[in-house]
Amino acid sequence: MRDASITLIAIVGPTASGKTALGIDLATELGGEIVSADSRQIYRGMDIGTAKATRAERDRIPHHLLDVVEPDQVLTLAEYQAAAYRAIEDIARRGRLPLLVGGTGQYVAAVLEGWQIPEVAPQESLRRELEAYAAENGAEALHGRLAGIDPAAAAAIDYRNVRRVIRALEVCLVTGRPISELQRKSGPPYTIAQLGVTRPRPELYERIDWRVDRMIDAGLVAEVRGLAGAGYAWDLPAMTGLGYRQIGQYLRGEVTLDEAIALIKRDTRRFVRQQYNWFRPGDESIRWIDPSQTSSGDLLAYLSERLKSQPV
RNA sequence: GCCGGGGUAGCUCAGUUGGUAGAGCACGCGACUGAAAAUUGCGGUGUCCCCAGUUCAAGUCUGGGCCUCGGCA
Repeated sequence: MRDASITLIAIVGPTASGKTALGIDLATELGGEIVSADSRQIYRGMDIGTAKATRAERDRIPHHLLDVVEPDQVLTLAEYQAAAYRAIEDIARRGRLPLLVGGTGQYVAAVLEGWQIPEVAPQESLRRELEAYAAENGAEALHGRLAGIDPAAAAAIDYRNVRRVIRALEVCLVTGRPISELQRKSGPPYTIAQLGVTRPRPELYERIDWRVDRMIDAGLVAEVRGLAGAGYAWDLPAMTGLGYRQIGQYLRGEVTLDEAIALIKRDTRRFVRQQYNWFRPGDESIRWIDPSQTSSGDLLAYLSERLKSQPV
């Protein structure tokens, strides 16, 4: 899998910063194709709320890992990672430049850092069992069980974060080995140039507000109503995404439409702050750019310098 | 104009018998290896409207002023 002869450009950053547009621009200039790193754009039929690239954009530039599962299916991190590696290597093999573009920090990190993910598929019945144990005996008791098996993992996970405690226990119980020993990073698998798209926080917040209003104009309510009408449950991962969750609250009569819109804007701002935990302004391996202040010419010059050992 | 309520964090507000202030939300910061737009942890950011007075000490008491909301004219 490790192949330094493959060049990968990664475009990361918070939502609504302009990653999609930059990715398409660079792909056009450099003969590239996009590999999406977005945990919500994987779902078919969820287009408006996820700000997916438009049909026209996708006709011009091939996009991979969009629309790969139905909204009631789950695509796990390990499955995403494997699919992303396949897509990247396929693009490179055809002599095109792969661009990894997206705001899901965990996906990006798994691909760029070469995470070795313990090969334990979700065990639904075990998860339910452990959830019930936590509900009955408390989160601390569940965490205590993990501490007995894998003290290092227990030390790294807050006892109140039941979901992560359960996953750690799941891996330990299924493999008989501590998860903390199984989690490794093999390092960057390719030659990578990472671009971070950012903007001043107030400007980003304004763009979010504007974009949410445009989503409403574009028919987000109808999109969500259609998904619910097709039988997709509100507690599916797909239906708890930004926009879908809050419009769901509106459709169930829990809030007004105006309230739902305000909630989407608020929650999207929160999400942006969370994304900056993955994509750090101080990260030396990321070349940060503000699209309103950097020309694509500057960027292309930087990239050819950065990747000059490789034909770009 | 008169009567009454109210001016405390970005917002809505709490604040005991006077001891330089605290909740929710917003906001800021962190964790993250098969649910990640998930889940989860931490943080109070302040001319307490202004001026003067009483007091060792005033968000709190007194006087004046300003602003605001409601009622009556």
